Amino acid sequence: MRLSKTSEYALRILSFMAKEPEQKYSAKSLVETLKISDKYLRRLMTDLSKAGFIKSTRGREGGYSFAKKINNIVLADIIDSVEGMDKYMGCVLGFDKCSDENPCAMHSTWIHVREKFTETFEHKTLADFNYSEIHKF
Amino acid sequence: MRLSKTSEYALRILSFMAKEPEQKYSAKSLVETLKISDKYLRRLMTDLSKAGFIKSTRGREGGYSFAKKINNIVLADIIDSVEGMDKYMGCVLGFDKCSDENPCAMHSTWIHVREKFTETFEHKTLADFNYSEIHKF
DNA sequence: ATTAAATACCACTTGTATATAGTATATTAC
DNA sequence: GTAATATACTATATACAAGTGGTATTTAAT
Repeated sequence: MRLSKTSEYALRILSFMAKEPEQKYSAKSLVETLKISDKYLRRLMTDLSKAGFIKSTRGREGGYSFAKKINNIVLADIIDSVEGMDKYMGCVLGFDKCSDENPCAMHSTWIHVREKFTETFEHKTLADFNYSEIHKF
Repeated sequence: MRLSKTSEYALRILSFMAKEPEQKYSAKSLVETLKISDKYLRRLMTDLSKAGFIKSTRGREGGYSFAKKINNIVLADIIDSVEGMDKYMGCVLGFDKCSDENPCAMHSTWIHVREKFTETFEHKTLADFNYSEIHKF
């Protein structure tokens, strides 16, 4: 029940931006606010841009803003864009060929847990959250 | 939705042993069957012994066997013994101080997913699985 | 007692995700 | 043109999980 730092960061960035979805954010300001290292954040921003969630404006007064409506940005797609959801879809015992047809001992138990996760992440969009709270580090 | 290799291995070992819970298993045989590296498995066996799930018999004809009934061995306790369940209990956005009282934007969504996991792992024991299937690597 | 089979322990190496540094270049406001 | 902001690329450093090596110790068959 843990995402990688990479996915954590991607969600942290976009959920922060979603609080004021029309605004433009410089990489610098995001780095300072979200406590993510500069270069790493910039790399993620490139991934998120390529995936079409945000667009970048170069030059003075440049920055990042959403390229599409936040109610069309699904969490699973965010994770896919930075590292891939399949990373989180494996067998709980680590078996290569574990499936409904060829299950490991814990398969039927595990898929319920995993499905709760995938279902949530495939249905929730950035518009489904409560951004009134202040994030504290 | 992924456990570390360490937890994966611990569950893989004990679920394999649970298929024939009265038997004694040598480290060697477990290594060969379960495709876990020798030294790593032995280290995990030590952890699992210290936690009281299994007992070891040294010397010729030695090996490992369960130290308690498998219906008293809870999955969450297994993970605790090798690395700690708290590793899987963090905030989805990686915030240090995220709680019901001081939640991040995704908190209320995430705890449902996380609770499905913890509930399952805190209630299921090694006796709750179907060991008829053959594990394939 | 000897020997073989096993576990236990300490230190070290490897691998991978994460993080940083540096350089070059493009774009835009002023 | 200058400054501020962005992308792109390459190389390297760090941290931690995973895996290995070597030796000590325990036990039981013989």
